Amino acid sequence: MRHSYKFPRPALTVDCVVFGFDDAKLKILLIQRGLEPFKGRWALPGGFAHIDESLDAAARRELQEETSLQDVFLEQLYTFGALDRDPRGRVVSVAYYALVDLAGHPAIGATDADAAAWFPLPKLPPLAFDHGRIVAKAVERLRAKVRYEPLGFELLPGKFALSQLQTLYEAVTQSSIDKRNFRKKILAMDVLTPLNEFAAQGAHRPAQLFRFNHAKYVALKKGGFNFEL
Amino acid sequence: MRHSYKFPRPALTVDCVVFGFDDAKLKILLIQRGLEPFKGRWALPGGFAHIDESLDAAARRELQEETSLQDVFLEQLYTFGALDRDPRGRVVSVAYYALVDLAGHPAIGATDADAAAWFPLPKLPPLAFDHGRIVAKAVERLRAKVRYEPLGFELLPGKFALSQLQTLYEAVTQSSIDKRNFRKKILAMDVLTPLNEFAAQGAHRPAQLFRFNHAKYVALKKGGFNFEL
DNA sequence: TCAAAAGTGTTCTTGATACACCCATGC
DNA sequence: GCATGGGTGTATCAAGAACACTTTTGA
Repeated sequence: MRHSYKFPRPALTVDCVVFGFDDAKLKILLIQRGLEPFKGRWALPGGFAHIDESLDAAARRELQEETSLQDVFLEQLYTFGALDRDPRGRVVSVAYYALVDLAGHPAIGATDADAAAWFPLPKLPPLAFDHGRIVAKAVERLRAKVRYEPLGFELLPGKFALSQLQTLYEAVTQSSIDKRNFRKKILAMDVLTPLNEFAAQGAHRPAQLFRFNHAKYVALKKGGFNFEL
Repeated sequence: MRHSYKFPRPALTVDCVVFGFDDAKLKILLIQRGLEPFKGRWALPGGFAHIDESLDAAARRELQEETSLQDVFLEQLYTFGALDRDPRGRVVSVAYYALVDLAGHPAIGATDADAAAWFPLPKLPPLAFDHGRIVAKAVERLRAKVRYEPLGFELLPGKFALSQLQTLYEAVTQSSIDKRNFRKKILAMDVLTPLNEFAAQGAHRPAQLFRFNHAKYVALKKGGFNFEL
């Protein structure tokens, strides 16, 4: 440790890629910047980490402050430290990604003047800083991880139909899945609790609703089971 | 962005978990600290990030300075930002993990007074700071990633026998693999180039040597192929 | 000639894939 | 009664798992 603790330090920020799912589309929550640099541009919610809070706490605080989101799935993604990523000087950003039930948070207003809006993934506006890179990394992570961890449920309401789940997986992994095989596989895992409730939302047979049984998943996992789709 | 760029900042360090493989054992390279705090304790190579270098560059520089390692596989692991992880104050550490051919770097002396040594994974000494946590995370990542990315070859010499590769996989994933099935599968992937060289190292039949064909792997991957063991 | 690791195929089992029709509802 | 999405079973195919003996070398 040859370099002093007192040398000039990079600034530290946290940024959050918030994923939501709606209408067969994967979406991302962006806020419009009210200040320079990149004033008026869309950007990831985030900001400077305080010296007296952990990184996770900083991410949750910024999410709460800028998007009113609370108690969501949040996981560290990657830390971006290129020299020129912020025109104000040296700023290192610890990026997080969050998964939220978009139906439960339809139009989220920020507490300050900045606008917030959901954008479908393929149609993102130009982003501030290196946030485009961060989003790309988050999408890559989500695509990979959704296959072997039960993350998808975080993007759905607590009660959901199997077809919703399937549509979600098809959207995230950009594939199309056979309906019968999908249902067979997910039900065989035995982590979904069937409910005696049905969602009637159109001129067709109502779909049975299910709930993800988190406790059972944890128990199965302890016994060597691996979620995989 | 409501919090000033001028607020007190956490210090930023990088730490490296260096993996090596030798003698059927997975090992980690540690250095013994010459300074307080934790003077005399074993720790991960690392140190403060300079303001004028990227995080990756900082990790490579520290690795070079403290262990003389250069041109090794290096990838960002996770960023550790708990409030109390460093007794000197608020220090956030961006952790990396490196994979090196241990046979090519047997006894690595640090450039300064600190000692450096390889420790087999299950027998690590008590570590400074939260480095135990960092190692645990690195091991978890390596175990998972070695199954679907060709990382294992980074831990072996350029020319290796199939039995070495198998032993490596058995050590990393803590499983035992059937010899015939292993060879069938890895050879079927068609990413190993058989050499007309043989390693005679004992009173038994010499093993044919192979080389990992990185270019071919990249090409296959582009065509949708996925490495998996 | 013995010990020690290298090398080699086949069978069986399991999981993945492909595929088509009836059901319940609202309009 | 028709349009819409919900719900169901079987046959085929491919990949993974299990398994034992011969070969080459040095001591």
